[in-house]
Amino acid sequence: MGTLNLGRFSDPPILILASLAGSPKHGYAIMEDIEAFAGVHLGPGTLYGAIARLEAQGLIEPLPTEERRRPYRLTASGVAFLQEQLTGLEIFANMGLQRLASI
Amino acid sequence: MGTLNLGRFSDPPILILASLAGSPKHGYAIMEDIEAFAGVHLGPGTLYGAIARLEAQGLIEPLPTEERRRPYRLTASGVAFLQEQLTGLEIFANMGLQRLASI
DNA sequence: TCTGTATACTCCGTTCAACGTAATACGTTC
DNA sequence: GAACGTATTACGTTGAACGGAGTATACAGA
Repeated sequence: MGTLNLGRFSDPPILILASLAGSPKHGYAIMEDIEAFAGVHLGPGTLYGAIARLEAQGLIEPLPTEERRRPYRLTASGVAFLQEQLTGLEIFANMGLQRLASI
Repeated sequence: MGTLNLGRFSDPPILILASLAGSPKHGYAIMEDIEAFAGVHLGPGTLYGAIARLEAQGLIEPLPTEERRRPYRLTASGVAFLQEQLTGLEIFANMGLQRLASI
């Protein structure tokens, strides 16, 4: 399948933020979304640990719990942070590919 | 000033590989190059530790030592690996930015 | 009704990359 | 000859990542 195979660069926090950029989601839905769009499986320890740290950093915030689900959404600073990271990442990737092309 | 601020996504191995994609370099030159193009400072422990692991994985290989310098260059599989990583990264960054744009 | 499966999360322990500090050593410069 | 830049080695600490195990609910099928 068209998995991205991000390897060690599959920074769980960024993957989670990118997932929430699509729409607010609870943990399990985040896990499935990341698996679908990046081909990366995060175990529960990795996932919920990273979610807790992102919340502590104020990058995401919880929405009212529905049934057993605890949904999260990006905060304003989460949006800003993600934007910054992704922009830097894109520049870096382009520069790296350009360097590779000149080999 | 135009530092990329890659944060935790500044995966040292990828930064090193991207640096070597420009040209073969020894450790200290890699450190300076990464600082220049990504605004990320790698301490000696991080840098030489990552270099050793990349060599063990066959992604980079040493060139003859000149004076005190131990230069490295990408192997064929290092080039392939970096290409793959950067391509995935670019796709991921673009998708994330697209999601962000729709907020 | 009992079993299995999907959902959703918590808790725990382990591991290893990342990171920094210190140290070493050589050459040059002031 | 002290200070500085170059270049690397060695060492200890920390915390994110990771997975396994466990808890609990809901729901479908036999």
